Amino acid sequence: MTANPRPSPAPTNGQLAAALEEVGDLLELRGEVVYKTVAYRRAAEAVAHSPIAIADAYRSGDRPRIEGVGQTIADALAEMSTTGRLERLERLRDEIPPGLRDLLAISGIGPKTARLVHEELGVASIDDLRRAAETGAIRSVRGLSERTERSILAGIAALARRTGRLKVDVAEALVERLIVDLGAAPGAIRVMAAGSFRRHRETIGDLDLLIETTDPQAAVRCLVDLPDVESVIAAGERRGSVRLASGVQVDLMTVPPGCAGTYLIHFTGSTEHNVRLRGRARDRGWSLSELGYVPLDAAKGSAAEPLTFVTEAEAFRFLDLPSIEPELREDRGEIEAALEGRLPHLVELADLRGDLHCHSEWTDGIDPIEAMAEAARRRGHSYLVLTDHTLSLGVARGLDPARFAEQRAIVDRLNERFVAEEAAGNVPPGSGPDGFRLLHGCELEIRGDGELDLADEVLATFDLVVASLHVGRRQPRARLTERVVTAIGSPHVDVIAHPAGRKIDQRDDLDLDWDRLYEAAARTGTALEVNGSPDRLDLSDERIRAAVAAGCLLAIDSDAHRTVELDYQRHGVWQARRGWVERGSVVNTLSREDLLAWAAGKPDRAARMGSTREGGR
DNA sequence: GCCGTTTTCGGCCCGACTGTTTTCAGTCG
Repeated sequence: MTANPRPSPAPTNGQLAAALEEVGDLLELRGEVVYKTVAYRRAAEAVAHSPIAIADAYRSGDRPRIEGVGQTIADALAEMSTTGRLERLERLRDEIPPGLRDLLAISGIGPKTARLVHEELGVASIDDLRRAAETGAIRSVRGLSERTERSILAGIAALARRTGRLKVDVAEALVERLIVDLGAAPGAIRVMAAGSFRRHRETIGDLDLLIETTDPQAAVRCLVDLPDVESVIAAGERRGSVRLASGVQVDLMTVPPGCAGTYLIHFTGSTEHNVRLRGRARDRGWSLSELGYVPLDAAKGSAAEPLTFVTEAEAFRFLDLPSIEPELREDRGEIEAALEGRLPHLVELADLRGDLHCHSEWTDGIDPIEAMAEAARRRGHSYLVLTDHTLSLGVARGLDPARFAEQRAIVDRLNERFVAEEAAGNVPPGSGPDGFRLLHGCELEIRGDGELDLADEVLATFDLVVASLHVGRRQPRARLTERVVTAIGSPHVDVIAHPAGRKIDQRDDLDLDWDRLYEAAARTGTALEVNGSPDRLDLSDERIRAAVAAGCLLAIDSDAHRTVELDYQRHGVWQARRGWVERGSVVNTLSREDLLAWAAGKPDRAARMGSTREGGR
């Protein structure tokens, strides 16, 4: 296109992390000491979740300090950032067939087995492995048998059926059902969710459940006998693992009565978080496992009774740590924060007083305006802002100013009714103490040409405006950023909805200059949205954390397109908690009166905030 | 490969389950 040679685009954090991940895998396949592969994977995790654009930092010559990245991996990051390549990775690829790496995804196949079949049978891909299993070649390898062949074929079949990770709402529904089903096992006291679901990650791989029970074997039997179990991966005395027909793997751990504390810690924290906790236990002379704490000096083999705890809080206290919320247990600074007494007091669903973003049948929603309002009222909200799309978003049948005026009349009539009913004490069950009002807003399109889709005098008629960008997503970074910053600068725009424009597992974040966006949002007091739709969860947890650190306000919204989706706010709260958010950063924790005053006062807001608001943490 | 006011070298988290070479290595979470 252009005549001038341009530097290659800087690799994203995701691309850098993928390369480190691949180096880790290939080193493992080569049989390197396990700590090297661990180091590369740990670095990959840190890079993937870093809030700064790492390649940009390296290109500009300053090497950011990243936890778990030492001299060797820092050099690798520098090389990739400037050249877009990594010589070490290319050498490894020459040495180890890339297809061999795919084998690691098969359940039951690890690096040793992959290398073994490669060396003995020349297997270099999943297809090769399938053929070797089908023709009975596997059993000719010392250490492998006909049974191994069957398990390999089952593993490959399961891999093909597997449809990626679960969205949070799907995982939640499944977990709720499993808790009921497994709770019916003889001896069951209670069933608890653990793992990445309990940490409320954006997507969920396997489901981990704990069952406190007097009869562990009955619990495992109950799991194996569930109606939609397709295959049993493991079924022991204390643990079971199955794959459901949907392809989802469910792991069940049994817990002796009264010992849940260390079990919950063990099966909730990320691997890295757990390693850190065990390191701390070790420093203090104890070995920590799910079973409890055992003194390090207890002779190996001697059956030292582990020290157990009923609750997680007690088990944390044994290490002189306060309770760390599940969403924080990722080894992203939470242990240091706990030690220094600066863990955040995370926002909760009950802190939210209303919802700033929803749609009706007037644009791309399903339900009538009144139904949306009534549903929010019954959820105890003090307010709901109706934010249908503006004209230029044709696919959503966006509204023109005349139609918005018609909506306003409907909103006003509904509110008159709410006022009258509240005065008469005639309110539906679930209503909140402050009554309910439907507020009128819009989801203002930030057009491809950079203009806002409604004139200032129309925007001034709304109670609150959320702005977002749906078209022209592929424009260059400078242009995209300019469009969003322009919207942020409008005296009428209160919230930027789904700022990254991503869709989970479908579409990456917009290529924005995030530091510039945070700065503009913080300076003008424009809130950034945490969109709770399970398809979006936008912003991501790491961007949320960076935004709050930069002094930004947030809005946690459902973006509901039908009444039941008002509950998506819950997922937004989970996401915000993963971003270390406290209630003081969230505008829809404000009362209705304060929210309206906040929205009306945008032009003065920056000045006010500068003088009264406390620092980002 | 990373890391350290107890270490610049020598550590690095821990247990269950499976299959097989039957005493333990490999895999997994």
